[in-house]
Amino acid sequence: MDAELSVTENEAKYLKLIYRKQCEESIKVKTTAVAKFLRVRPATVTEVIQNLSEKNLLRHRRYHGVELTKKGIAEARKLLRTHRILEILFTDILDNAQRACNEASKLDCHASRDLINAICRAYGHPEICPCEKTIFSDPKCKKKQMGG
Amino acid sequence: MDAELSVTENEAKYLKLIYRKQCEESIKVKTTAVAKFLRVRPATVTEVIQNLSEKNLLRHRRYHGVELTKKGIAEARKLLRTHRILEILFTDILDNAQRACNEASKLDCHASRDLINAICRAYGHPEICPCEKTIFSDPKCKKKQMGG
DNA sequence: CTTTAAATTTAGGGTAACCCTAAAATTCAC
DNA sequence: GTGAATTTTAGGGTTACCCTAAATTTAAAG
Repeated sequence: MDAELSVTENEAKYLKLIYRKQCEESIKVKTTAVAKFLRVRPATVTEVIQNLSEKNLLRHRRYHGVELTKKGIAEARKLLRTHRILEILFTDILDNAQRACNEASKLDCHASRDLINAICRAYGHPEICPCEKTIFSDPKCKKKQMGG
Repeated sequence: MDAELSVTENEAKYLKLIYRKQCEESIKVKTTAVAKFLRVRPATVTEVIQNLSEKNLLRHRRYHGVELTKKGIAEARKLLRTHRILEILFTDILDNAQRACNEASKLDCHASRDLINAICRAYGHPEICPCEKTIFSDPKCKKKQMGG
């Protein structure tokens, strides 16, 4: 089921934001907060949230906020893994973590899994990004086993 | 005038294709050819072409094909510069020029000029990409001057 | 030069993803 | 419980895509 799952650039923004709040800061995600952060109207947030909900990426309890599903968490982690791997690459090139983060944001929902895994390998499977956040691992990105 | 000029991902595809035909292969660009290449209907091509024409990126002589304007050529070169610089970076990482090209295609209209110039610098201002195509220069991407 | 086939454009539709305001519904805090 | 704040619905609007069918124009063949 569930064919390919395509998330738009905008939806990716929502997922990353919600993940960071919900999973990394344990803050309950409210419509108005998202609206302020993304500089849109609350009604717009509700609408996008409903789309994400139809894609089973999150559950929406009317008037009470949202919670990512397993699938939503997986998708958000995929995006954040991509984001953070790109941050490493770009920090190397730009020599400026903040700019690297900005660039990564623009590209993180367009980079393929294979590319990200290749970069990951090239940098020795790093576990944290320049901002000290965890880089989630990808089972398809084989680490070289330690000898023994 | 002409504010910021934003080209969608799809429009970028058209520009790159038209540029390569017109400027690199000297082939007159016809609606049906573009339609076949991009796997859409001719009517769709006409429509997109009309949009690009309104943005002054090309001239459209009804029933006779299109020709990029100066502005269109500049935009296409910007996109192809980006594409080819990314190819260099990704060939380095993926060790496979074909895949590098595919990945570059996905990202080339999202990467910022600053990032591209930083990569360009990191690779010593290369003049050709892995497929031997010219990498257009960007005046803002200063080459180190040869001594003397 | 005319006819007909091929290429192209117009006309008319359709979808999806964005965005908004205003009004209704619900919750929260006093 | 009631009023203020939050959130959702209802109703609209745009833009970028895509399509088919019919009209137009060009080009090729006789």
